[in-house]
Amino acid sequence: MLHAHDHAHCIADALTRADALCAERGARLTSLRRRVLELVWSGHQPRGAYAILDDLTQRDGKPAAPLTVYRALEFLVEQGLVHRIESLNAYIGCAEPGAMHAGQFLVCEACGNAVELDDPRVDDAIRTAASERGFQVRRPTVEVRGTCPDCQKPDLQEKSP
Amino acid sequence: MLHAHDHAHCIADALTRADALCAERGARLTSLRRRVLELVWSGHQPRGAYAILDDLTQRDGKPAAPLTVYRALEFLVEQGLVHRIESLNAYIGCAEPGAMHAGQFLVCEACGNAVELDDPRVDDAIRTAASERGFQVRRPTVEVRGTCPDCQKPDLQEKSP
DNA sequence: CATAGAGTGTTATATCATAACACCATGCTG
DNA sequence: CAGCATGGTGTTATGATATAACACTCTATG
Ligand SMILES: [Zn+2]
Ligand SMILES: [Zn+2]
Ligand SMILES: [Zn+2]
Ligand SMILES: [Zn+2]
Repeated sequence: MLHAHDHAHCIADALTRADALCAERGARLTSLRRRVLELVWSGHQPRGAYAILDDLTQRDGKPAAPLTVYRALEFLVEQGLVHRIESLNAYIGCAEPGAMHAGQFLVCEACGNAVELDDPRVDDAIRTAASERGFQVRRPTVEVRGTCPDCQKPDLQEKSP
Repeated sequence: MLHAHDHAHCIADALTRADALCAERGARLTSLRRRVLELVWSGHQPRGAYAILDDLTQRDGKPAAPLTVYRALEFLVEQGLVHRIESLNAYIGCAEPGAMHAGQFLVCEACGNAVELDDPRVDDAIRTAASERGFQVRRPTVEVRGTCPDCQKPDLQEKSP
């Protein structure tokens, strides 16, 4: 249930885990990177780099350049804290950092929300099919467009976080 | 085996099937659209819209605008003759048009070739996992980065069609 | 403190994609 | 055949996404 929930908790939780993971790894989660992570988490809809840029410029007072955001995102993706949704050119916070993975996503075309799937059966099927063809897998990308449960009810399709 | 094969045959075959399918459907495969399809098929590497644009401008004598190419590609994708590789912003000819499908791809990071997978087990796994979560699938995207069999041998990694 | 390495700022530029509008080809109607 | 409707194409401009090159700053460490 993504529609109507305590999203402040999602954000706080993500930041806490990020702090812990980076400390553990000796990776430097600087204030800029942490702020970008927080902005990526501003909803469960994948967020474009330039949207985050606007957030930095407008919500904070700091005018920023695209590279600032892209470099922070690069770090966050490397650390597995954020995934890039290729089919949307956008970024979303990882639901389960810690274990590195490429991420599988269900993207709702009605509300724009994307939920992380990470189903081992999907991953297995891909790896099996690939290895049968002698293909060595490095990073599987799975992005499924469709309609989420909430948006299948003709009622409320609010674009909520 | 994509390295070293009679690619002219691949192209001719693709064009023949496209002619047949479009005739059957009453879709208008104009000379421009047919030419773009041929250029997409110039190799088994996904080809960017602007690369095709350059082909049109240089190999043919006709200076063209981006929209010309994008509109042709849009038609070809709608007809299922071409797939878009989201993670590369590029386009590739469909190996099995006729049956409409979203396409699953194994993309080699060494030679750039992309081969179409279309494995029913992968599709089933995705649909099962999605439906367990009440998610209605419209278009699954699977793009696997890795290394193809030919490029795993330290020998010839020529970027062949 | 000195220094090295990582992070950031700044400017410019590359790459990918679409909007708006006019013109032309094709095929159908009357 | 003339007139018209539809869809395809050309042209120009602009928007959206991403990176290169280089200088400066911070932070950890000895
Ligand atoms: Zn939330
Ligand atoms: Zn939805
Ligand atoms: Zn071929
Ligand atoms: Zn290869």
